[in-house]
Amino acid sequence: MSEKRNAEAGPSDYPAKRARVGEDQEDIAIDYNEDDAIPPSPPEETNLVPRSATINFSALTRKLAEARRAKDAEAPGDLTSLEQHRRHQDSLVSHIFMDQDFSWLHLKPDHASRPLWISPEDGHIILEAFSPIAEQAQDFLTAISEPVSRPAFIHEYKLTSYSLYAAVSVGLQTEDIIEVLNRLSKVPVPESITSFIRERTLSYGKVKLVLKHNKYFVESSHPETLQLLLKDRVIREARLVTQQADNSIKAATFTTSKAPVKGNLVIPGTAKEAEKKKDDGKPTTSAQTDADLFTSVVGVEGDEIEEDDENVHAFEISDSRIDDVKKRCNELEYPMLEEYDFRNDTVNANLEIDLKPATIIRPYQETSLSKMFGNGRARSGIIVLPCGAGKTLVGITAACTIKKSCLVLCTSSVSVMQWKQQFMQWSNVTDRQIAVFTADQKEKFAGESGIVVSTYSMVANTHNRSHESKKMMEFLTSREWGFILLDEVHVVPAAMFRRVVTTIKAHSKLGLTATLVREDDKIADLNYMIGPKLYEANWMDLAAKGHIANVQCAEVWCPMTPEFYRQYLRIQNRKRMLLYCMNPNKFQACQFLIKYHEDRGDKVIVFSDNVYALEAYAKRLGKLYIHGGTGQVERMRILSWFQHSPQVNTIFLSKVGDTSIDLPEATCLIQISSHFGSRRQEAQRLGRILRAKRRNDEGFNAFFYSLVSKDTQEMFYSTKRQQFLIDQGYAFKVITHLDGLDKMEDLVYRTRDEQIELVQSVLLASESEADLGSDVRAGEGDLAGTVTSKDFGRVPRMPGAQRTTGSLTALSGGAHMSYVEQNKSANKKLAREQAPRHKLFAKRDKEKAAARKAAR
DNA sequence: CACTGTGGAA
DNA sequence: ATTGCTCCACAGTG
Repeated sequence: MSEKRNAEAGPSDYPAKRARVGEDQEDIAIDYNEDDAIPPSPPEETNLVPRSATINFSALTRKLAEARRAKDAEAPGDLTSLEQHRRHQDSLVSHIFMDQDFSWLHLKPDHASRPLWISPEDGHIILEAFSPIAEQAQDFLTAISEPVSRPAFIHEYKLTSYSLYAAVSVGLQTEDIIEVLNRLSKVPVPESITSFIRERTLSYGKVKLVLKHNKYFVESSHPETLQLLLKDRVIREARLVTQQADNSIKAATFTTSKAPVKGNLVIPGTAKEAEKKKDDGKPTTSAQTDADLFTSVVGVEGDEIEEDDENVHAFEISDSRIDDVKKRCNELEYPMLEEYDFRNDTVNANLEIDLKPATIIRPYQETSLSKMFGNGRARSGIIVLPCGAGKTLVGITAACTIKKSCLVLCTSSVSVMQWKQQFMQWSNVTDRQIAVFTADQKEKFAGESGIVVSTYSMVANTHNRSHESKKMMEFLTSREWGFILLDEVHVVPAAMFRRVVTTIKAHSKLGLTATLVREDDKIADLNYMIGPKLYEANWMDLAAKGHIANVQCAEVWCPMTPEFYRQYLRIQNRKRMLLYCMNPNKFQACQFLIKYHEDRGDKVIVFSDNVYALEAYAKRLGKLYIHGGTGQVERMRILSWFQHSPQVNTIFLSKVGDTSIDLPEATCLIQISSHFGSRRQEAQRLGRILRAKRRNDEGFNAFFYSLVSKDTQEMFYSTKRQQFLIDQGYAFKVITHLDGLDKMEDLVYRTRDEQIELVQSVLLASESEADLGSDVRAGEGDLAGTVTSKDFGRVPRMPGAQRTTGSLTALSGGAHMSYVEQNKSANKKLAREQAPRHKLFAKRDKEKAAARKAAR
């Protein structure tokens, strides 16, 4: 028997399996029973959690199943015939699921009313989003786990180390998590999961880094934890031993104090505040506020999130060693939460700002903030809200709650201005209190405290500073900041971020982002550098409640015209992009959609990553466009036209529009080229139109089109990019034919001649490359002396297969018809070998390398 | 204002 | 599965 199995597992795996399905079922069943009933676990550990958390779910599961089997085997005779039959049935199907067979988990009798199911293997949680209590369950799940995918009916979440870290840091307790999970789950929470939760939460959230009276303290309510940490050399050395009056400096004594409670801290702009104003004497109780989320889920009573009577213990550490200690604590699996006890900070001057009385924040904004200020201190962390959902207001409210000096960092100078403007709009901050620090404006606020708005690069750049900037930086680094607000944290790369965090002394940090996904895994770094994710909103929920626009997503498939496709197949990888961007059919589709939506009264934005395509489209269709090269003044003018003038209903944007150009007017978005499968970018762009609230209340939809050339690489990228949105619950429609397109008047590139002309100009452009932006490379080509790029472009009239590759091959003497590029690595090798051949090249490279070296 | 350098994205 | 290549935007300078 085992031999048979082995044979099946051989190289010709697939046919063997097929044969098995065709086999007599009875046979399979026996086969299966005699074999190990529990299928072997996957060979490697599944990539469930980062390496620090290698708990073996499968092993635990197997153990449990074995125990169950042993129990079953004890008294086989006792089974009813029905039971036997059922078992038999089970064994018949179980091979289909292989190691995904969880039929042995015992369903609770009332499972139908419980909305979720937990996989014992990998900590995935499946939620029935149609359940009546799904909404509460969702609140809970977002607190303790990572949303994986949230389409309409079934949501998937995942328990990870980070998510539990985040859960603990917003104040949830281990047993409560398990308890609530158990209540919501259709099956008893598997042993593997509870032990995972216990193990993770044991160390997480127990240690806090608190800045009190301008001194850094490592704080914990568990003295033994502190003892444990002090066993570590790095931490011990960082400790500051304060001289007691009686000189008794026994290391074992910690400073002990009452744990803080939320007390009457009120986040401005909330309903609570209104209440408080009404009857001013009565402080709102903390339990009430904090329990909101939790008790609403399950009605757990007395799960005091704060341990009011408990004392906390702390020891002081040197502020110069903060980084080391933080790093060390992470390595020791005791990541420090950062909290700022701002109400007891008497050293830093208060900043008298508040939200304007008329400003009322939305429920979900309040929720996110309540996680931040849950225990009366300011927790550091990240809040994830879709663009347009009022991230800025959340940040401003947080700043108004802390009421200390505040540094706001964003990605570009445009958003700097927007932040300032928003601050002025929502809060009563005066012009003197808020300053901007950008390349062209370097202000300082007047007085003891204030707000500075700047960009990451201004703060992070260490060298090459102008005198003014240096002085400004000194100003920034010399003082302590109560609060640092990090806009769009996901775009900040780890290295740059580290620089910011180390140069600026801030007591608490809040990261705001719309999309906590990146194609790489640098996002994990943020987790530790800023803090855990405090809150993540569900896009669909917000859309349903009308906070953000309801978006119709569609992918428009445009077939390639024969000429373009021929060239597409002929040309090598990179230049293909231009071809499928400039596909006449896409052009027409774009024109059609613009026309259609303009007629409906929509404001349309067209995105293109490719600057060449952007220009070509915009010029041909007679629209305004903005790209990196567009001057600031011009930009503002176009944007304001777009926003206010009824004549300008469509603009074209390059990547600059991806982040932080605020266009609340836009209601329709069309994407023509989108190279690479960046989920983040897609989401960000969708976010542009999410804030389209103009006609939100009448079931208004915003539109998002992605134009894709059929049968090209774009299809692949497009699919990849959409993944994020699909996970957020958006449904993508595929449109293969636009009704009425043919009948459209003055359709561009209607005739074949025009199309051929287009293909030629595209080829010309892609060959000459000058239009693509990089003049350096054109120069290089000329330097080489063999073929100039201009020469290349001048013979575009034949669509044949004369040239196979670009200038590099030609440069190396490989421009023969016989040379057909077979694979990229060969090409690369060729390039490596041939490129340095030329003296000028070598010299140039050397210079470059030297310069680079010198810079470091 | 044009150019350079840097940094980032994928 | 991974790196590599290339493009783009912004800051700063003369």
